[in-house]
Amino acid sequence: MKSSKLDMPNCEDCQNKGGVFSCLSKQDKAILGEDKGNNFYKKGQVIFYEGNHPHGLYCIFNGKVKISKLGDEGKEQIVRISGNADTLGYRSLLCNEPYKATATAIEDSYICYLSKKKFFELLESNNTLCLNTIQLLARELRQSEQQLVDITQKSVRERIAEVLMQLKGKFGTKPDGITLDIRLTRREIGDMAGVTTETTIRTLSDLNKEEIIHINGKDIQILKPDQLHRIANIED
Amino acid sequence: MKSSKLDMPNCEDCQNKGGVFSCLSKQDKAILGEDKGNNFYKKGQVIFYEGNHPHGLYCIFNGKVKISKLGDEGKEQIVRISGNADTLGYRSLLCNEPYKATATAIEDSYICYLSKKKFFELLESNNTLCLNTIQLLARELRQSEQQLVDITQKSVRERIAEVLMQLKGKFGTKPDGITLDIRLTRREIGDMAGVTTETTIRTLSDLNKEEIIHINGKDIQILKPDQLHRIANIED
DNA sequence: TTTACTATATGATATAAATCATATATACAG
DNA sequence: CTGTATATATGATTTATATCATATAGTAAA
Repeated sequence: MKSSKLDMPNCEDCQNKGGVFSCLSKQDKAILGEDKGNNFYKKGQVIFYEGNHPHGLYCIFNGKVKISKLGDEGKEQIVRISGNADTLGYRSLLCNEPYKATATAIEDSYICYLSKKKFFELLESNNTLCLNTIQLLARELRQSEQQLVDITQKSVRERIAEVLMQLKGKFGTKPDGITLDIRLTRREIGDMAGVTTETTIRTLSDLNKEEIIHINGKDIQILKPDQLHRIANIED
Repeated sequence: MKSSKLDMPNCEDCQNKGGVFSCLSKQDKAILGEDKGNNFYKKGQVIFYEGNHPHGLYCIFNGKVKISKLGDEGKEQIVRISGNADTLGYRSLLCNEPYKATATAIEDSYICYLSKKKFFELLESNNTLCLNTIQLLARELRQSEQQLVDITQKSVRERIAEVLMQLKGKFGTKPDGITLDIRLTRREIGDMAGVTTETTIRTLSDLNKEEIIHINGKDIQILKPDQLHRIANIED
């Protein structure tokens, strides 16, 4: 399975708001995109593997990608799910270290590939980008540390509820306003919460019976967000 | 209990290697330290609380500090232990958000306080410092994400072993080469590994009986680092 | 010193969640 | 379309670790 080239989207017109690069001027975006590539990744396809050396930066044009780490027993922990405008692999790139996690497309995705050279040139010359990157990292670090506390101190039910709320926050809902705009397997939801597949299925099934959510195959509707929020025990 | 002023150490002569500021020139260090303060914190004293607003940056001149978050049941999770040359609270400062964790001195410490203004001025003008900060954040994020995988997938025994190896790596040993150069309570070790105090005591006691470590009150000697490393199951 | 508090220690019991087992439904490659 | 693999579902059992209980040893304060 090889990723195939596509009509190149222009960084200058990139619709993606909120990414690190949103602060760049049209000119800088043009520089950044000079020798970039854009590839199509089919659902399930791996973008990079844990252990690989990074040679550039990925930026999701359209799609969704899970970032996961493999434990020694082969169990997967999903560290984060990235969507439109999110960048992948910049931590390893910045540290000049091999990737410490694997990136896999969880739906058909178009992902741009920016040259390491251009990115560093821009980072060195553009202080706003630099400060933006710092803020992005600081925010992600905060989130990761919070997740650590959650996972050690919350019950499975709380964690699953929290994952659902996070997914709603990040990817929103379909036009109906209640169906999550992301389809994950039960295993993937469990891998996010650090829970086995069976327990995840049971927990979701419970929430379904309690009519807090409604499950229709891989589509999950959040019927009572307030109650789910309360179960998740989210403070901030 | 109030922290008391002290003879001001000079940033220019600061012995601390390896911190973010190690890249700065003598001149820049002078600028950074212009209106800084230096305070003494007694063991147990809190430097800042979760929820407080940051107005500057802390830099440990000498001592050790634990960074912890309080779960809703009052259980503490130690996110990190910082030592000489480490900076505290820059994540919140950079994001312009309240502190998301509490910093407490775990031994008598001298800690410098740098003005937010100077730090940002320098960050905006000095690109090396900027890139250094990015690298620091990227490395910490990596570590935090690894810790997340560890804590969900490793057994208590593995986690405790890992904490001991981490402490050895970060703080080293006393001149004898085996006694950890940091004294923590069993509770604190447990709070690092996400384990109850009782289970931590039992686990350390087991390792002691197996003669992998030797416990003498709060002093822990690593007798068989290789074996401990193997138990910790550390990959990278 | 005596008192009080906190940390360490260890046993007994409870329990949340993992594991094992098996069945059915769904998705997908040929 | 059809067979095969994968995902969902649910029950039974096990187990690691938390919780509860109580005792002793340090440590700090009066």
